[in-house]
Amino acid sequence: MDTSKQNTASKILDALTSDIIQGVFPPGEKLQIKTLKDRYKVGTSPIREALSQLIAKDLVVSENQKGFYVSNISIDDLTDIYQARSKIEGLCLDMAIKKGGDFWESKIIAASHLLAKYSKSENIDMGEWQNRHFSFHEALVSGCNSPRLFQIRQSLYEKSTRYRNLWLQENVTNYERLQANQNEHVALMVLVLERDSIPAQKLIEAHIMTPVEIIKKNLP
Amino acid sequence: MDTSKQNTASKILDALTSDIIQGVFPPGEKLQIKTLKDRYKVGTSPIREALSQLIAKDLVVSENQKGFYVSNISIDDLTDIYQARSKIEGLCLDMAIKKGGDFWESKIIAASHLLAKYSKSENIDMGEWQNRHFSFHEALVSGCNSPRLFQIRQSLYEKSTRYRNLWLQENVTNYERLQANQNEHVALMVLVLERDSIPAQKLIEAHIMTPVEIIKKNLP
DNA sequence: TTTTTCAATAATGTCGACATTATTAAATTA
DNA sequence: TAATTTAATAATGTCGACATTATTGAAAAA
Repeated sequence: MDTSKQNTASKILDALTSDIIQGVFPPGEKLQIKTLKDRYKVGTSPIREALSQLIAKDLVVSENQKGFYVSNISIDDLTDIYQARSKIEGLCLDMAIKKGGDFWESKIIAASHLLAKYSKSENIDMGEWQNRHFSFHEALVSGCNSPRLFQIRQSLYEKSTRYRNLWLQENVTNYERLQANQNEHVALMVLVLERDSIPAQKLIEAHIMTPVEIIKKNLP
Repeated sequence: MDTSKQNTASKILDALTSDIIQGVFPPGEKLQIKTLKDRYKVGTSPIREALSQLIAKDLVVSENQKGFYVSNISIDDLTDIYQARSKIEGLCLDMAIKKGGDFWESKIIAASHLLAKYSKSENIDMGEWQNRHFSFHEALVSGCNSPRLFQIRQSLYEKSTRYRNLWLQENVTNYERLQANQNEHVALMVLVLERDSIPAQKLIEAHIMTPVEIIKKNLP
């Protein structure tokens, strides 16, 4: 993306979103206008516009005359987000299995190969692994062909990232877990390619819920 | 809600949302900052903040240095929104059936009574009928107990309202259609109270998709 | 006449100043 | 000392001015 064509408010929105998701501004932290102006070297308007959009995205809350705060996190919210994500992902997958064509199948196989190869390699860079992991799951549901559901999926994923990152900073996934995870991915692909809708849906839902218990234990 | 505690931007957001949904600003229309300032008698900042939030809600689109426009509508978008809505509603209903308790059941029965009584009355005010209709459907899914899914449901409903209103302005629902509709509501309630999850889900999905074909014919 | 260039106009986007409201700290009272 | 009031300080929220960019329309060239 060419950021030079964006206006200031859009750039601030991207920067702030990233900073919140990455934990630069932790949950509950006050987002003081003056601080943000200094940090990003811009005026009041773009800051407030970006914050407005973050409110609509639930990453920021505000009360009149009392300023802006990073949305709080909680075990309830974590559970709710992941539950919603797993159901939506199941929905998308079901639709994809019913609508997907040859091209969709080939995308899954390609993405699966990239993920499997990297998961077996020696020095695994977490960033790169997450890219391939993300691409594989995206390929699975890419046949669903519903912009709105995809957008909902995307938005829930963004929200869950904040929880994931909070413990990823302290926990490096261990080898056994990675292999178990990888086995699920293969099983998932087989079910999907066989168009075995209901078991595939069940599996993806369980797959997405797996990290919840681990994250719960590591929440502040 | 006490609007006096809202700041200007929030008030403008509510007003603009309503004006867009009600068709005061039709799809595709340019939203000129100066025009909006004059209309709502406020300065630049609150207008832009409200527009920012509407962008996040997909009711407004913008391009850098080219201003703001009301989001366009299309048959594809209509179909997509209603399809997503029906799936989400099915999801919520399924969860409600699994989790809902006595209080939930009683809410459904109460709401159903209010809707049935009014549907049989002589002079039906569409606004009041829609209130009761809305409440009935809300009661059905109110047991699902997932804030995020509920919010998604709400947001999709808001988006579909624009399509609904576009043809409601010209089409008054006729008596036969209303009775057929009402039969579905009763059937739905029975299935739900018997906790017959799968048929209930199927029925609610079909029920929500019903208006799509009618709206399609009446789209500009 | 059609196309291109260029100036005039109008709109957007950003900023800093100012008014309003909340918060903090000091001073007064019980 | 503790509680309450009051003054000070600091932050938010709004506005209009200004710089930047797009659009329009007239003039010149093909």
